[in-house]
Amino acid sequence: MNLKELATQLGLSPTTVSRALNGYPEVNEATRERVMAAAKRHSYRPNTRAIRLATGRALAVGHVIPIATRHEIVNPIFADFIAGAGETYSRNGYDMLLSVVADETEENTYRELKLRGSVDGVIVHSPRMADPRIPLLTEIGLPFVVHGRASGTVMSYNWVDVNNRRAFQRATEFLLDLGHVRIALVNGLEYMDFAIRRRAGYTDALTARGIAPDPLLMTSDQMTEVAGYQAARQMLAFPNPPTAFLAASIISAMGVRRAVEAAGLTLGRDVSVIIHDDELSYLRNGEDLPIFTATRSSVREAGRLVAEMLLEVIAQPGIGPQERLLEAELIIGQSTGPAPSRAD
Amino acid sequence: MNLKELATQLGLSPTTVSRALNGYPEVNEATRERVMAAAKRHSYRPNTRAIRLATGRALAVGHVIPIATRHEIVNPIFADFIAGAGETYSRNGYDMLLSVVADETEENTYRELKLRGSVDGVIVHSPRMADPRIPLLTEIGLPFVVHGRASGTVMSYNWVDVNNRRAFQRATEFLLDLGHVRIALVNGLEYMDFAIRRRAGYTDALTARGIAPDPLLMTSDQMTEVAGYQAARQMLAFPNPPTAFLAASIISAMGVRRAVEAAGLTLGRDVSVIIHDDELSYLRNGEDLPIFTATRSSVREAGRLVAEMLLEVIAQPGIGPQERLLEAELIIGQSTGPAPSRAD
DNA sequence: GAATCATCTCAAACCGCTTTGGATACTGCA
DNA sequence: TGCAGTATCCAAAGCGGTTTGAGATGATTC
Repeated sequence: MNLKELATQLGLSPTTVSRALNGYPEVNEATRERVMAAAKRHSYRPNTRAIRLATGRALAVGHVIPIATRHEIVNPIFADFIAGAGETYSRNGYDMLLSVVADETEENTYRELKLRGSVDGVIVHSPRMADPRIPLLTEIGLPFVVHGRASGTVMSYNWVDVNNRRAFQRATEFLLDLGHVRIALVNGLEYMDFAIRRRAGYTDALTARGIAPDPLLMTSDQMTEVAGYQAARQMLAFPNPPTAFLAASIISAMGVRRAVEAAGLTLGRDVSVIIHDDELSYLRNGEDLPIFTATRSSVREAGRLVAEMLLEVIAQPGIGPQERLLEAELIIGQSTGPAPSRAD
Repeated sequence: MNLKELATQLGLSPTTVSRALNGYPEVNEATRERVMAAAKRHSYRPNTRAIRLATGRALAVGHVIPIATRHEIVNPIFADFIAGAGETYSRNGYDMLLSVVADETEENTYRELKLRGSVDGVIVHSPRMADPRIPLLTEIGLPFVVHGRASGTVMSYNWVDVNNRRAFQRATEFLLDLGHVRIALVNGLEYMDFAIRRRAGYTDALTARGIAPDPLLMTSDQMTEVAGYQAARQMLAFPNPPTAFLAASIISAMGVRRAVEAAGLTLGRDVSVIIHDDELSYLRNGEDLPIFTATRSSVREAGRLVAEMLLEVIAQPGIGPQERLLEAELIIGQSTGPAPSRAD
């Protein structure tokens, strides 16, 4: 059942039917109701492909998911982020297009999306320092919103980010207040912008208290359980091991915990751990009482916000760069306690 | 730059240019090369929207992701599955459309997808027992492949599944061989088909050895860390606690491990754990030496296979139901050992 | 040299909708 | 009564491709 058939059935022109269904004013109320009823009766739905061609809009937004060809890892926050964004799209009649591509072809993918007109805009995930995607997308004129920011980018662009620097600064201060001095950072890969900012917050807090950051206590790797384990195991084997860890994610932290327990130590007593908690739905940080003390910020909510911003930008191409900085909460859980008195 | 412009530039008709680009035989080789060169020079890409309308194909497949409105959880295997499927789509010029919808509107979503012609086919995730989506999709004539199976469905349909029953049967036998008698099952939600099959494998193995399955040792819940923890904690507090656990996923197992360690027990010595390992990229089961003994089957690979099957089914509407059963490997890790001698 | 046949190319219809630019009928007002 | 103004509807031209059916050209056959 298409527009033309419906129109014939009703003895109307396609024009009128189209206008009736789309709420244009130049159609008699009685006629509109008649059309609406008929459309409902035949469960008519306008063909998306035709609408897209006729209006020149894709009614879709793209998420390009680069997969590093070497270490094929999918970002664990991805599912929840997508869920948040997806809700927004559904609510607004937009489709979500996912492109999974080898990371070296990512830029090309954006070009293709633009040339073929498959999407009205895109979300940029996991920005790196001076991320080349930002100038690229600006140049080719494909609307975009970055989830995160890209240090070292001069031009302005749309972004939604968590105040990672502040979060890790507060977390470090919290540990310092508990008497910890040897505080380790199990960071994400430090070509990722958020990881850079987190480290800055961490070192800032330390130096503000007159503590020189110890390079041996800073690691940077994938945010996996195994990487977290390895980093913590190494550091705990030092003659002067850390008494506290700052972990980039709950996943790394599970590895840290494994290492702590493997070393015969007890979490929250011998070793304190603070994580950044993205509130992953399948890895909740405990029920009522948080397992880990954490800086918390929902990645799903971020997904919603990013998507909303993109739809705004698409709807009003004129508006200037949109920016939104989210603050993380610091919540106290069972994984932190006063620094153990040193037995030296 | 569109077809017509390109044709004008070349002094050819749109017909010829279209045919030249699409490899039709009725065009002179010299002409074809001229066209190809010009297309490349102007970096011409046919407009996807126009192709879709003209051909009547969506060149897209849909993944409908239902979000339970009560417990808003995103399936953790989702990211990796999608990554696998996405690779296949990219390679074949198909788009992947993700619809995130409240689970009570899921069926409606399929109807919409069909009516609006947004996709050529869909993937059905997380089938439940006698899943209503299967008859629905069959009825409305939208090609689909199920990732998993749906017990209690009589009609035939396309599916790719892991032999969950066999996997859990083998895992249980392995524990029995180690002398374990009190073996607990920390299962996924048992309206999910895979969970039903896993339980069947588990009880089969037990009864084959003359052990009556103990309902107190079987739990069924979301596959989250917290749920795994709670289940294990409860069971370990029994007067006659289990000496081994079968966990539905590595995530549940992290919770089990937390409970084991909180109880002052040691994994692999006091308590054995076998997991089903989906090989999630961000939660690898150890590096070379597996952390957990596991039945292993890559969900990412499953994503690839499911996607390939769907594209086949779309390309050849006539072919009968496709079925593919994957066997899981049983790999030995550090989390299992002989049953501790009972001190009763 | 005419008829036949490939080979190559094109004009035009079509996919299903939106949207522009009227056309028609009716209303109100002088 | 005449005329501008409004309300309602429609024909037709897109959107940018694909595809059908036919024409033009040159080579081949008799």
